[in-house]
Amino acid sequence: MSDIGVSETNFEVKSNDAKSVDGKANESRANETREKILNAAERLFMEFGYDATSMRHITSEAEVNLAAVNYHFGSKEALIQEVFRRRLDWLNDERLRVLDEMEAEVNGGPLKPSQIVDAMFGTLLRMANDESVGGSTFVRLLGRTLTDPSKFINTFLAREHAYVMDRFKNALFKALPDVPKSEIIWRFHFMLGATSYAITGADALTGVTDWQLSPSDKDERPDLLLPRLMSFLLGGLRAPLPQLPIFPQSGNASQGAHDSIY
Amino acid sequence: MSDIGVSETNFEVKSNDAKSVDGKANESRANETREKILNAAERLFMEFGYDATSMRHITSEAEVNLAAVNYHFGSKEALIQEVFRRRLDWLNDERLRVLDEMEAEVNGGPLKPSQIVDAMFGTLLRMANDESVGGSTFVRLLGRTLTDPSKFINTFLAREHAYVMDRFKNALFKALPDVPKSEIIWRFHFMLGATSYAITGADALTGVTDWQLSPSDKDERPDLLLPRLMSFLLGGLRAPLPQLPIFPQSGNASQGAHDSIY
DNA sequence: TGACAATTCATACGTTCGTTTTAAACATAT
DNA sequence: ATATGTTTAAAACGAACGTATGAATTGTCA
Repeated sequence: MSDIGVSETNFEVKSNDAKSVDGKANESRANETREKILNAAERLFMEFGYDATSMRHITSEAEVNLAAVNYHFGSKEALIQEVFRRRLDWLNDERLRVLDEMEAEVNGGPLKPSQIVDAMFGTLLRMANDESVGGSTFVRLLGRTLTDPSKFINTFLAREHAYVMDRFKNALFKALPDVPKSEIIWRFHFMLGATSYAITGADALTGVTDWQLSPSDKDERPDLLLPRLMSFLLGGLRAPLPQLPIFPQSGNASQGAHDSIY
Repeated sequence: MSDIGVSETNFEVKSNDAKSVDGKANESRANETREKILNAAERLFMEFGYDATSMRHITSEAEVNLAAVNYHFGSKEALIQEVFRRRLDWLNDERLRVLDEMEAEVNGGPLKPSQIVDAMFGTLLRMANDESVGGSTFVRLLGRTLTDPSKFINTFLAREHAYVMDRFKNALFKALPDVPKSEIIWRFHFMLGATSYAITGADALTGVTDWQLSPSDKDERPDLLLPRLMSFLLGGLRAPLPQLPIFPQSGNASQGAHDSIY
């Protein structure tokens, strides 16, 4: 609306690190408020989604002032990024730690597919049992967000996952040298979907399948979910390769010779 | 806010079937507007999600007046329900038609798991290739919406799917008599997740796995997706049963003797 | 052709949203 | 004590939202 694009505001300067300019005054009180906001936002985003959760709802749940979010995080958009960042850093570090440990044991040789799948998805499900790093609340939020249509959330999650995904894909390439890489990537996607749906679907899609499970199966037992999911994922990953239709304009990679795993 | 719960508005009377009160005046023009709105809403909901898509965005895309949505559908909530209903009716009818046909052929005997999986998920993917019933737009929208946090969407989808899910679950029970029902239901969930993620993830989560597929694999070829997905789903469905930890308060079904499928 | 209902149109209503502002209290370190 | 950073309170901002209204327009049938 105004004259030129270069505005005169000194925005965004104070919000990100307002407390570290001089010393560490009031650090504990500030971090306490920050965490109350993050925890409330995490829980509400999980239950209602990003758009449907208002700032007033968050600050009311966290029992802090409405202006506190913009003071500590700068914007609602920056808040949700921080909600994910503090948990994803732990999760992906843990995934890489487990993978590194496994790879060190085999001295450059290939890992077993079951090891890789467990490091990737088992770590995620075990995180859901560890309340000190967010517990099931964050894991369910993450599973839901993987299919979120919002642009800025997608690009943020993609950036956060990039390195981890690359490492695990390459581990699978080495573990299954006879399987075409494109097939592995597809099955990696399928595994991601089955897992994220298993986590969130347990409450969201209860109605779709009506469950009709025995009560003992229904309650929150992620320790029962993990072995079930692992069997399914490994069965899918090691399934016989599909018979793909002949490719008309195949001028690219030698797509013809897809050797069966079995 | 006002006196008593019984309001004085004569709401909701005209919107649903305004054109059938007297005769069939302007029927073609009205249906044309209705379909323009439904198509625009379907596309925008797919791309941006329900909350992030405004009425003004929809009516602008459909090139109709802003008030047309409330005139023809009554509310935004009723609009999205109609968006799903017109496609889901076709999809689930088709699923049941295929299943009925298969069951008629085996005369009360069990179906092969691959037949059931194909009737359920193959029908969905084949729908994505049929532009006359929504094509890939609706299928991707549906995949995304299965994990939507919104309450009224969940209950609506659950109601729309209830009968179909029940039929397919029972078909799987009969096809795999030695597998505990709870295990089948879990794996049905896993298959749902892998499928819906495979459909929507192809564009949403491109960044997460970086793909790095050959360009020939990347373009829109759901006919290539189907055999890949079917192999994965069947591999997961028929995987060896997991070794579940001993159940402390096991007073329910004989959970111990889980015979392997193989 | 004129009456009439169905549809379209421009416009406005009331609400809620994220964000900003101002002022005053509060805590902590130098 | 002073300076610095944090929190609260209350209020308001402009923008965008879903929805409602009444007049204009359109198509159909008496």
